Amino acid sequence: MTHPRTSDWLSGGGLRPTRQRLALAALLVGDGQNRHVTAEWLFGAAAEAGEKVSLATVYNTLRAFCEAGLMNEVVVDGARSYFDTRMDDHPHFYWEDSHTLTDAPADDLTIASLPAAPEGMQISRVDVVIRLKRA
Amino acid sequence: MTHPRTSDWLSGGGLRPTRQRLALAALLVGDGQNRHVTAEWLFGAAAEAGEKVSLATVYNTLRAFCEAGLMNEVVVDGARSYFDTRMDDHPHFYWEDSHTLTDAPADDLTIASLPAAPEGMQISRVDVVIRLKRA
DNA sequence: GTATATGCAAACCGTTTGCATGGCT
DNA sequence: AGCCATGCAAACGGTTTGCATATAC
Repeated sequence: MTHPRTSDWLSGGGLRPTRQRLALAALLVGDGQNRHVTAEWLFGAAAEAGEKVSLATVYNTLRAFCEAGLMNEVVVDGARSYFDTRMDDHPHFYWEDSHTLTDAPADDLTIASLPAAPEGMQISRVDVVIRLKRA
Repeated sequence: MTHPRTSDWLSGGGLRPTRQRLALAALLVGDGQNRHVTAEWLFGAAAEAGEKVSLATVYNTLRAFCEAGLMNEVVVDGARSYFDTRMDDHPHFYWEDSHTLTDAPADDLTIASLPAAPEGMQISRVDVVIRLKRA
């Protein structure tokens, strides 16, 4: 359950390996796959796995993971927040009908030129969200 | 104040030209400039202009304008919604420190290739948000 | 022992909605 | 007349916070 990867991942962010954090981290990166989760989803997944974690802790933990540089928040829907375990800059598919976020193949996106940052500013990130609807 | 453009813009969306809508439309497109506003900002601007419009009406009106195809909602910040008077697909700068949204020069963005929509789906929109932080 | 994490419930804040009133065509 | 827009205040939903307890180091 608690794959070695999990505790390494946590300590990589300088975070204490508490029971709750280990459980959530296992659900997020335990199998080495990238995931895009909402707080609500992770809370449900933890409950389903028999782990007792409060919703507030899920929120606090997701925020801690982001601040520790272990995850990124992706904003695609005003109603809820999505958290992505993949850290490099890459495009996303947003499935409007199911409110789901997935990775888009980064190799298929080529940005030949990009507007320069205005004077005194620098680019912190470039979000590319490809919104999908039923054909 | 109520530039001719304003009522044309409204009727173009098949919307009745009420006092409140005319006032809000004038603040949005009265001078022919593109604008990126939050509901809160527009509410404040209306009040400052001496127009009496309730906050609920500002929300309802912005949503009506979007559904009528006169504006677009842009999601860049989970906390609030931004509404853009410019309708073509174009990139945005998001100023993280001031929570401000502006247009980025569309000519400077060249997307040479884009991931194809998955089977059974079609691309509804491609959002490109260039997040800026202080240099 | 000390600093930090957790849990609960209550607060929070932007947004939406129900319903009665008023305005447009 | 009839339909639609407006305003108010109350409801809403996701997220955050205060504080007491529990845990990691």
